[in-house]
Amino acid sequence: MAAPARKTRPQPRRRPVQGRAQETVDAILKAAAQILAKHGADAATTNAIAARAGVSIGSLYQYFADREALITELVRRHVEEMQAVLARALAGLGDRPLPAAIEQLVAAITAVHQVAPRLHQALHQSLARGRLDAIDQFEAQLEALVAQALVDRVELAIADPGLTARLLVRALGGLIRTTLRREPERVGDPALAMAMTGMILGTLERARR
Amino acid sequence: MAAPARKTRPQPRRRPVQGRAQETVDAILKAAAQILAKHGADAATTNAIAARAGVSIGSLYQYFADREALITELVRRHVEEMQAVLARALAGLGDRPLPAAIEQLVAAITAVHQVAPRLHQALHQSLARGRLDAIDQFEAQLEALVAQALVDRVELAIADPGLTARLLVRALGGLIRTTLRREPERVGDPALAMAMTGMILGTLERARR
Amino acid sequence: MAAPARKTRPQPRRRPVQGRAQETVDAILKAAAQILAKHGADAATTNAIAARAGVSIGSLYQYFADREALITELVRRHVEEMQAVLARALAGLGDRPLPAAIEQLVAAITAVHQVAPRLHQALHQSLARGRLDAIDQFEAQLEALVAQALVDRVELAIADPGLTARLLVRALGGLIRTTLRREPERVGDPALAMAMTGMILGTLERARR
Amino acid sequence: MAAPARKTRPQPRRRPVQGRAQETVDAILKAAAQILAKHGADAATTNAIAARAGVSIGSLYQYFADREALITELVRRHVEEMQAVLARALAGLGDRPLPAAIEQLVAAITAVHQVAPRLHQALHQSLARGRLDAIDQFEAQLEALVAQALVDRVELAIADPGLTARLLVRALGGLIRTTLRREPERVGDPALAMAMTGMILGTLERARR
DNA sequence: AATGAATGAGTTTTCATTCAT
DNA sequence: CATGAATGAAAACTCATTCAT
Repeated sequence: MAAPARKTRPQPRRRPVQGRAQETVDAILKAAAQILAKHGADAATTNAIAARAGVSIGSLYQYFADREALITELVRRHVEEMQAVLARALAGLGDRPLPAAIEQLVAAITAVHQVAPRLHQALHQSLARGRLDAIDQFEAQLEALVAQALVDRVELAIADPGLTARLLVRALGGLIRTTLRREPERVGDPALAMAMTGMILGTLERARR
Repeated sequence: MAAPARKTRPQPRRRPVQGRAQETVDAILKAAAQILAKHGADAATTNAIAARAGVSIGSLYQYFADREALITELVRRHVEEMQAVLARALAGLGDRPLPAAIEQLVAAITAVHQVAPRLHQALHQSLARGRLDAIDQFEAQLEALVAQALVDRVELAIADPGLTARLLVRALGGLIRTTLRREPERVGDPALAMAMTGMILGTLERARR
Repeated sequence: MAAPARKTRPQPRRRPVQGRAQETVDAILKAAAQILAKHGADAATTNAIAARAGVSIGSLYQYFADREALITELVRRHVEEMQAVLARALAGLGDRPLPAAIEQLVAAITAVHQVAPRLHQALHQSLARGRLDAIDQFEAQLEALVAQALVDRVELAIADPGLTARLLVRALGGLIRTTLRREPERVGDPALAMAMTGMILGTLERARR
Repeated sequence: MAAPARKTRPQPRRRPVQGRAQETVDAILKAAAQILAKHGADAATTNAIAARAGVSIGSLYQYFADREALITELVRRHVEEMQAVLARALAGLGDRPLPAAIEQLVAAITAVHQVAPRLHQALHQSLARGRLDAIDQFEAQLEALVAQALVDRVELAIADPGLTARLLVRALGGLIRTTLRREPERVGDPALAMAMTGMILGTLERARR
């Protein structure tokens, strides 16, 4: 109780404030993601987010300039996670025989869209046109990646790898998104995966130069 | 200008009572569509809609119980228009040789998604989950229609016409939507249409029983 | 079709328009009374009244300067009716022996409050302070009437007939209004009437000079 | 005043967090009561209440879910106050000789109705049928209380204490309310109080079994 | 830094009233 | 005169954001 040198912070315990701040930021973003996924964009008010995160509304604004910034960061992390999943799911793709590689590709695209489907949906809804940038950029990367893979597989003799890659990525992405919305239980269905594989193979055949 | 002239009704005021009202309703819906398409869902406040329609806010509520009802009617008309476009674009599909039929299908799906792409996008965004019903039902109809066409073409010998139809419709739809969002100028591109045709042909080949 | 002297109203056909106008006014007031009684003051919008009366809102404003005027007229008629009921119910009061006269008074006050209890209630609620004038004036008349009756019955030897009349009229009125609100089914109860008679008799005894 | 002073909390800020909020709530309710009493129910809009309370409309909604909740709380406090006044005014009633007890009862009922007569009136007006519950319940309690007092005074030999109590409470209540509305200055008049006492005594005599 | 009370512009919606036909 | 479409002021309520403590 002598209270000598109160709180002098002798040694800055490894990111003492840093650590707490990080926790707070994480809690806020997690709360935002949960509300968005569970109750939709309209329910994700800043006050609701702060409440669910267990912090005061003031603290929320300590870490995010405004609501917009919060959502942007949420998107950023979501994309980051999708990228991580993608990287893992595509590892070793180039080394596999074609049929196996395509199966892997289908699995990868499916996996990417399942990272947080409800949240993904809500973000699409909540994001005004022009703010989908981050997600769109991710898809563009994916398209480039697939295009490169097509180029690398010389034996495929794809006439226009860029076009074909766009075609495939967008078609499969839209297919999965629509299915997630209308028949979410079907997304894992092996029959669907097989059909997708067939679609890719058929498309590649028709895309030869 | 003496008394006798009275009662002659020089020009029979067209739709004297209903007319004005109908014009007002149309103006409101048109304004709503424009704002949604141009500025997004958040900008489509009832006040903004009334202002752009050139009517008072009171008039808006004379014809629509609430904002929700207005959007619902907008969706209804949009779907109606898509259906009309689709019917026209698919006329005579069954009588054509396969390649021509597929070209027509691609053109039809493209046309449907181009009815009012910005509005379509905005409606998707504006509609809370579960209220996309009308649009989803339309897509379901389209899937059923394509499935039937696959059955009718006995020579195609499609193993699972339902699955294949879903696959094709959702994939093409997603492809077009994504392209509309990211590269709207490409949607009419013949190269894209050809690639889509190839995708369909390849997919059908791989879907034989 | 000659249109000579348009609308000179040659002989003012016995209130030709008058008659129809009167019907319209009656319909409007009846509609207002019904809505007020059945759905309360908030539901009695001018548009709702016009609709229920089967006339256009424009016509309503043809006959009433504003909503206020309509309600005022409604109150006037209501009071008029209460006065008619009262006059009938009090006929011959002075000629009866005291006990019978008091029973008649009780019956009269009860009858007056039952003219249109729901409407009465709604009017009380709907009328801002200061606009209860008409009803208050009616009660004042009733008090004066009872005071005179007390004076006429010399044998009662009431010390302050004015005070006693006020006391009785207000007490009985309040009693009936409260009972109407809380136990409407009891208002006709003979036991209650007897108790009220007892109250009056006891009060008169105690009010002797 | 150097740094060490920190944490000494010179004056323990009274109710540091709750305090401000409580003051705001009180100010809002006080403003509502004033407007209701002075200008009537229609004038008591949420905006007007907030303005008079000197707080923003947002603050009002921070503490009350909606206008309804605010009015409900106002009624609750008003009834609470009436109950407190009543309890004080009736203390020791049972121990007094009859005449004194009746004088006390008259005084008590008068006092209760004078707690905030204008507000009381306005609340009656503002509350839609069926929402007077709280006030009606209070009156019912009062009736029960008086009925019990009549039972306790065996010498009175009241035939139907319940009926007589209802009769008295409602009659006196109505009398006072009407007088408050039409001749507010008379409510304290000793002559009126004496007349009321006479009315009670007379009524009790006539109510013997 | 954290807190949460306070803010107020902006949104939806209602309803008395007007006025062109 | 009747009609009903149109008006717009005003009410209830929300929510992103600020700021004193």
